[in-house]
Amino acid sequence: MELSSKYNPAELEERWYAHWMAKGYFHSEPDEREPYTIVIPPPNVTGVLHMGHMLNNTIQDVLIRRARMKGYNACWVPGTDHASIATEAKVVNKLKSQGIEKAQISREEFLEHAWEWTHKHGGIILEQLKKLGASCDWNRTAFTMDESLYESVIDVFIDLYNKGLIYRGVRMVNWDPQALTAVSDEEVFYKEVQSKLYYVRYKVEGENDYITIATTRPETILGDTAVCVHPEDERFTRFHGKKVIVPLVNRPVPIIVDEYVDREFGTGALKITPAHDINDYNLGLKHNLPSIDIFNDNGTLSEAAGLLVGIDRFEARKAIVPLLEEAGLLVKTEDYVNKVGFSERTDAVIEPRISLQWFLRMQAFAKQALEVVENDTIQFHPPKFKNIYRHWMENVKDWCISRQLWWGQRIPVYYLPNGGMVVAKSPEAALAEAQNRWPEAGFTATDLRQDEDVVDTWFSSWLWPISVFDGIRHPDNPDMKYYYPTNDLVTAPDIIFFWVARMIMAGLEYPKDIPFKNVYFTGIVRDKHGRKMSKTLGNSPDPLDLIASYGADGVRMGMLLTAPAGNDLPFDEALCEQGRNFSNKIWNALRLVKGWAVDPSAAPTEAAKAAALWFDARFKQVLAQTEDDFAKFRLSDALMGIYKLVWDDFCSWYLEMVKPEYGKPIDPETLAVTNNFFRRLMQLLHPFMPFITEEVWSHLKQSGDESDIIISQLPLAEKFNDVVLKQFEFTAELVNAIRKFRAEKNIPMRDKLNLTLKEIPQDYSRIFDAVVTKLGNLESLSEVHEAPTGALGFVVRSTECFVPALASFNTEEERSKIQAELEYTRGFLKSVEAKLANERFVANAPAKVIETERKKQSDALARIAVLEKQLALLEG
RNA sequence: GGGAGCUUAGCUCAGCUGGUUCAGAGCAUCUGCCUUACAAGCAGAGGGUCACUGGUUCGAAUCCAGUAGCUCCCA
Repeated sequence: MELSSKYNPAELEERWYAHWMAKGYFHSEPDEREPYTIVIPPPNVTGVLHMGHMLNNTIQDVLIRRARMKGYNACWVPGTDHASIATEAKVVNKLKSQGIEKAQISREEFLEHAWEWTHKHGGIILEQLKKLGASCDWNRTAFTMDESLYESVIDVFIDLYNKGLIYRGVRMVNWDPQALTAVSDEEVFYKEVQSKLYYVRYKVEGENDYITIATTRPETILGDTAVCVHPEDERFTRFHGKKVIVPLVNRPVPIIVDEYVDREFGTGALKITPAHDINDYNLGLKHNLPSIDIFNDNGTLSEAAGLLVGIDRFEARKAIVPLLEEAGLLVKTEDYVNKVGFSERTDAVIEPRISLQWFLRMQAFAKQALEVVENDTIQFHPPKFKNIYRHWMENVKDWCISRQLWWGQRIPVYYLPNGGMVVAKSPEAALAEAQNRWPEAGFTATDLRQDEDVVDTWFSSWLWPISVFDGIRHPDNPDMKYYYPTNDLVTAPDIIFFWVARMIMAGLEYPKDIPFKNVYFTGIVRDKHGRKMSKTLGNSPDPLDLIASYGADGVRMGMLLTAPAGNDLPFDEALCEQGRNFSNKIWNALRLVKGWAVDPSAAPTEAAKAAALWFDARFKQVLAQTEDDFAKFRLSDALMGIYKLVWDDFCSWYLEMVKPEYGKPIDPETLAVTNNFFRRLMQLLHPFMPFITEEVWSHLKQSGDESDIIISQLPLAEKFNDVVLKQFEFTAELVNAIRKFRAEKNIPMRDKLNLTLKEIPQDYSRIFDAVVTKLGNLESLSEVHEAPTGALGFVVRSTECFVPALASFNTEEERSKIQAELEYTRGFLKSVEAKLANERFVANAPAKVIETERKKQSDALARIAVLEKQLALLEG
């Protein structure tokens, strides 16, 4: 078969993926083998693949493929989450574009639209993962809104409620007035904003005196319930215990004292609006102040404001200034830069707001979840994330789990006309319980009013490693018992708290066991300038375009080469190019090997025999190194090691050693050995580059061999011959020196050389003579004991190498080179001898270290002697 | 404001418990080569006071302290 000189991944990747699927290689069922399990961090069901997914899923695929090839029953569970805020926002926008307002339709109608949207866009991202080569068990694809997962969430809510861990409370929440929902602290990002500081004076009640405060939000004056000063601030001592009149609304409020106030900031006097600032809220609690919520849900001013009712908060800010001016209360305004919170989802300015929400107590969970990480029952890679995790766990706050949305698992709480509530799985169960608790009330189904809110998406994601195996509803089912706990979790560090930590909590609460043993934190993919890749910046390449240009293998390799765990990844297409080039290199090595004719009667050459001996040892050495890298989750290092093994050791050295002369056939034994090496290399590389390795494997198979590399068994690490490796080092140095000599003297490769060596080191084995002869293109290689006359020379370690003099030869150039080398070696010797002359060094350093210094000394002396002789020869 | 981490070649990063795997790798750069597997390549070469300043030590990229700059997390 004719193989193209360029590797073309596109068609072939498609074909192999279909083949693997048809063979069912990705599917797992419990059996007698040891399981190896990963659950995918579920992407947003209506999202599209971005570079972060590419990195994350490539790593998972590497781990799962490797496990499969190591004989584990490998199971990678894919799926998506319903991303309630993001999806609901998209559906709302879509409806809006059709002229439908969410407020106009019923919850049921809205959910129909949401499901329609989900079915239309859902799963696109999973299809994209297939292009990447992800070997997920697609039969197990899960979705957080699937019936079993939905029900698990409800069961857990009810259970935690019954355990007294879920409560309803009034809290300051981050209110998104656009999405009309509370969002978590983690979903708020702070930006510096150019704003103004308004200085407003408040009249002291019953006196002709004023206190001036400074605020960036004058509209919240309407909700003020106190003014606060520092107890030791002498400017305000005379006001202690008095009241001030809130401007415009003329409400008398107390002047309180608290050390919280920063005397240096503004005027030193602080207006307190407990309903609209978290710090004020805390002060309000401490000083028993009332809270006046002056905003409606949508950010307009409410009746409670008394003024500007129905006006948007930003309009109100503008409108209130002239009113203050008119009242003669605005002292001045200053430009000011402050940090303002924005909603990650809608980009609306977050309004801190008091609200009735559902909370989950975290204290007890956190204690346990911290412990299993502290004692390494769960290991973080890299371990530096333990610190971050600990800090969060030790300062954990209760989790606000309710969201004012429709798309998600609806909170199973039912309110009753008598002010009571019941928590139950269904309206029927709720009614039964209500009737049971208040038999005299005679409740009927129409008396029940279910809570309008849904739970936070993370409240379903935290169950993910359990619920995908239906382990909440049926803790003892065979899948759960077999696959749980999973092995490794691969995720980005920015969700360590709201996902990783909580999964650990859920695991310890329900199956009473950790959800995974290792957590591999990837870096964040950034662009060349270090910016996070984002749709709004438009700096993210389309992963599918990249795959089209470089092949999935090329892109996978490009991402992994530069992605040590936990390090951010400054993405550059050049990396994928490197991956593609590597594919091409492998492809051409295949072309070479496939192109050889075989002479059945031929025997291996000496060079080929030596090559096989060496490469076998070298392969095993790298194999062992790879094992070690994987044990430490050092995937980039493992890949780089294999890359060099394939490119440098196999292609540049081994194949050159065994390659027959042009047009000549190869002997059957060397071909078999080479094929075998090649196949083992492909196995080692397969987890990283699944497609090309499967393709190459198929070309190297004997006819009738039906095996596929994806399910082949990875070679086991075994002892390797390090003596041969050591011996070969000198061989390689010698070959390099010959090449350099040729380059410097302009001796073309095709001219054969007669080389003689003097003082061959002990760790050189003559079995490699044939290799040196072949790669150096020598006519002869011999050993002498006296330097020949009229020869050119060079030095490798302490071995002198001679080649009969040629016409073109520059004595002067040669002399200065040797001179420079000599000076360097003398300087080196001096530093070594200085060390050895130091009594304290000799007295304190371990014997082994002194030994190596002595060795350095004698090596240097020998080398100096050789160089001096060379110089003398040139002179002579 | 509180906490964590980082600073090694032009770029991205390795360098575990201080000493021949201690100054490394890949990419990029430069110089020769269209040598029939591969120019998406081959063969060579150059390139770093290991952020700065002190300290500990016979010996520091490595340990300690301080300084500067950067990043992230929490408020």
